[in-house]
Amino acid sequence: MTYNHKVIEQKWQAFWDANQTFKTTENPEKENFYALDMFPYPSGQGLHVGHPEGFTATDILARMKRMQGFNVLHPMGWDAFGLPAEQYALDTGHSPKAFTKTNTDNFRRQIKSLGLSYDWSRELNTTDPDYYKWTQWIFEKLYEKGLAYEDEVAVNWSPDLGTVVANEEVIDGKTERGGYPIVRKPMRQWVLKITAYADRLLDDLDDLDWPDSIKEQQRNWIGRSTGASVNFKVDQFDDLKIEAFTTRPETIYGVSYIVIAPELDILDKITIDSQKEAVKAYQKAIEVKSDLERTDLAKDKTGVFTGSYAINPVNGEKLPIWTADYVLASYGTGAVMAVPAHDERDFEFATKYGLNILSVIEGPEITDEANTTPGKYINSGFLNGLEKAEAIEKAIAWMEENNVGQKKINYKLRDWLFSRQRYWGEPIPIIHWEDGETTTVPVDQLPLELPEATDIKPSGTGESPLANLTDWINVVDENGRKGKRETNTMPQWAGSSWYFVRFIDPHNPNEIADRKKLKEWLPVDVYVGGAEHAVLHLLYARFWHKFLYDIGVVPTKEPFQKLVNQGMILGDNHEKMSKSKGNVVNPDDIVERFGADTLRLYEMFMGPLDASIAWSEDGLNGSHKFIERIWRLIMTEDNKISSAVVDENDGELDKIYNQTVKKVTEDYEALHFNTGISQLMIFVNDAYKAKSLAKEQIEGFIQLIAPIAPHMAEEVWSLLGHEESISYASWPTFDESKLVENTVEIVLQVNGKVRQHSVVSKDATKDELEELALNDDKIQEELKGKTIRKVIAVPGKLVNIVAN
RNA sequence: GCGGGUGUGGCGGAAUUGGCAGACGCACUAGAUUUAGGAUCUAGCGUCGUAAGACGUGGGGGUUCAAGUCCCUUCACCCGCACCA
Repeated sequence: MTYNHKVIEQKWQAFWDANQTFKTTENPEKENFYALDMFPYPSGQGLHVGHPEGFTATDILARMKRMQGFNVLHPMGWDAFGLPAEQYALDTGHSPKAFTKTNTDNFRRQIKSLGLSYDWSRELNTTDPDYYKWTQWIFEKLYEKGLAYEDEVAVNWSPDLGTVVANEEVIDGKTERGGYPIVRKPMRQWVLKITAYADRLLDDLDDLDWPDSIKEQQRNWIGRSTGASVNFKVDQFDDLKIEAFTTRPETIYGVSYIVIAPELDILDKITIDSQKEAVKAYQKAIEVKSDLERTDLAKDKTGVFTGSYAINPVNGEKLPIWTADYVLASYGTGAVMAVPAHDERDFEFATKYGLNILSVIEGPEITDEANTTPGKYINSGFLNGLEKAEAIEKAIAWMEENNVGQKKINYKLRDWLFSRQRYWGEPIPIIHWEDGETTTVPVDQLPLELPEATDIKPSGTGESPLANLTDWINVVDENGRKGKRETNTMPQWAGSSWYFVRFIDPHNPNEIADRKKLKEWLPVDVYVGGAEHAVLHLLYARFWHKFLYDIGVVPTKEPFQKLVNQGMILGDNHEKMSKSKGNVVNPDDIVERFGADTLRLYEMFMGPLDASIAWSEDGLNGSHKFIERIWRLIMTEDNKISSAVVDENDGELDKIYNQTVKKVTEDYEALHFNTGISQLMIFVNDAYKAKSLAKEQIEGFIQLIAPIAPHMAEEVWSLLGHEESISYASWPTFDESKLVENTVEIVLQVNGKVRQHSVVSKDATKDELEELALNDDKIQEELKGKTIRKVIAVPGKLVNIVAN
C-alpha cells in the first residue's frame, strides 16, 4: 500500500476543523500578517482550476508565516450579490437567496477539500444583513459628506434586463454578463463622487508594491491632464461664452474654429435659424447611436456648422463654431478650441470641411498631417520664439491676467454610477419624503433589509423590482409625513469595496471593526487575485478606504500594500477554458483522482504565479509522482518510517539541505513557488543518493513542503513522532557556514569562449587566476601562434584571455 | 492608434550585478527490475557533426574582453484603453 491521498487528506481536514487549527491568533507578542484572496462570486458552476492557483499562493504564505511565528489573518468569504443569481431566479422562479446559499455551500465544500488554511470562523457574505448593515452605513456617511448624490444621467439601459448597467459593465455595446444590447437613456441615478479623490488615488499609487501594469492602468483610467480652460465670447451673443479645455493653451494663435459636443445646451442658443434644421438632424442622428457606434463611425469625422462665430481673445479673430461628435460632452467642458495645424483630430476635421489651418510652431509646411513635434512658436504675438513649457506658462499667465481663462486640471475619471435597478443588491438606505426632503434611514434602523419577494421581475419602467413592493416602499414618520423608500439597490462593487476591513473584526455588532484591531492588521500584506479587477474593484476599494480613512475609521490611506495578479490557467489547447470549447478542468475531479496536495503542487510548479499557462495532464501526473517520491523516500512499503532515517547526521546532505532551506524560504517569500519547488526536487534527488537521512533534515524538509502539500506533511510529521500539528512547528533555519565552500570552479576562456574548467581556492587573487590560466595545457594549446592582447580575471568567476 | 507585457529545446519553464544558456519537471530513447503500478531505478536527451568543433535565447544592427540580460531597430502574439482636446 502506498500513499493514499483520499484517506490522509480527509483525516487531516477533519483534524484541522475539529481543532480549529487555523483560527486567527491575536498574540500581542507576535507580528501580524494579513494574507488575502479576492473573495469569489459563488457562481452556479462551482470552482474552476483558476481559483486554487491564487488561493494556494496566499495559503503557502499564510502557512509559512504561522510557522515563522506570525499571527496570521487568512479569511475567506463570498461576494454573493449580483446579476447571475437574479437572472437565475427570474428564469426558474426560485429565490436568489436560496440559490446563493446552495452555491456558497458548494464553494465552501470545494475550497475545504483543497486544504486551504482559512479561519472559517470569520467567513463573510455580502448578502448577510449583518454585513450589509455596514455597507449601508458607509453609504450614509458618503451621503452626509456630500459624496453620494442624485443626478439625471444618460445611462446604459438594457431593455432585456430591464435594468441599467455601468459603462464598465458594457463590453462591445452589450452587457458584460449575458450579452444583451444597450441603449442610452437619461434616468435619475445615485452617483458617488470618486472624482473628489482623483488626485489622491493617482498620487498614492507611487508607494504601493503593485505590478507596474496595474498601476499604469489605474493612472490611465484616472487620466489626469493639466492645461487651461479658455473662455471664448460668442459674436452677436453678448451674454454667452464658450469654455474650452485645452492642454495646449500656447497654441491659441493657431485656433481656427471651435467645436462643441452635440449634447451641449448652448448649442441650441447659438445656432442661427438657417442652420437649425441641419443641427437638429445631426443631434437626432447622434442620439440613436450607441457609444460603440459613435466611436466606430467616428473614424470618419462628421459635424455641422452652427452659423455663429466665437472671438479669439488674443487677436479678436472670428472663429466659426461647429458641433461634432468627436468632441465628447462628458469630458472637460464639452468644447474644444481646434488647432488643426498641431492636432491630428482637428487636422482631419479641418481638412474634410475646408477649415483654416494656421501653423504656429516652426516646422515643415503642413500638407497631409498635423505637426505634433515641439518647436519654437511663430505667428504667435507675445509667444514668438519661446519653447513649449515656457510658452504654456506665459499663455496661461496672459489669460489669467486678461480674465479669459485659467489653469485647469481635468480627469478622464467620471463619478461612480452607484445605483442599479435590481432586486438582488443592498437596498440604498434613503427615504424620499412627500415634501421633497430626502433623508437617510436612521442608523439604529440599519440594516435596511432586502424584503423577501416572490416576484422580482423588473418593473419595466426602469425602476427596480422593489418598486412593486408597496408594503416595503411606503413609510410614514412620527409626524405622519409620508415618504417612499429608494428603490434602487447598490452595485456588486459595493460589498467588495470594504470586506477586507470587516474580516478583521467580522462579528462586531457596534462598529465596522474595532479601531485597535484595524490598527494591528491593516494594511493587507498580500492581496492576490485576477488581473480582471485591475481597475474597477481595486479603484473602488481604494476610494472607499480613503474615505474611511478621512472619517477616522481605518488607520491607513491604502488598503493593499502588496498586490499580485495570478495568471490565467488555460485549457490544454492553450485557449481560455470554456464549456463550449470543452476544455474545462474541474478541481473536484483532480482532488478525487490525485488529491489536493497534487493539485496545489502542480498549480504552483506550472510556472510563475502571474503567467498564463496551459493545463497539462502530464504535468499534473508528474507532480503526483513527486508527492509519492517523497513518501517513498521516507516511508517503507508498509508505511512505517524507513530505517534510512537516522538520528545521527553524517553531514552528507548538509550543503544541499542548507541551500534548500535558504532558497525555498526566499522563494516562498517572493511568491516564486515554481523555483522553490524545483529546489525541493533537487534535495529529494540528492537524498535518494545519500546513504542515510538525518531525521533532523528530513523534518526540516517536510516543514518546507508543508505549505504546499499540507496533508502529506502532517501525516509524515505525525509518523515521525510529533503529537502537535506541523502548522505551528517553527520554520527551519539554515546554517550559513554550511553554504560556504573553500573552493570554487572557475571558467577559463579564450576570446570569450569556454575552453577549460578549473577548481581553485575561493580566495584566489586575480594574479593567481591569470597565472593558472596561462599555465593550463588546454589554454596554451589554444593560444599557440597567437599574441595575448589582454587578460581579464574575475575572482570566483572566470579568466578570459583575449588573443589573436 | 495609444499604454503595458511576453517571445529561451518537442512541451512547462530556470538563469542576482552583463560572467559556463537550457536548473527542475514533462515527453522521448536505451538499459535494469516478475513489475498489475496512472509503477520504480540508472543513464542519455538544444541543433548540425562519427568526432574535434561550429552554431544557438523571435529577426536585424550595436556597445563590451564577455549580452537571454544593456542600447537602437524590426516582427509576432497577449492584456488594457478607445477621438480624453
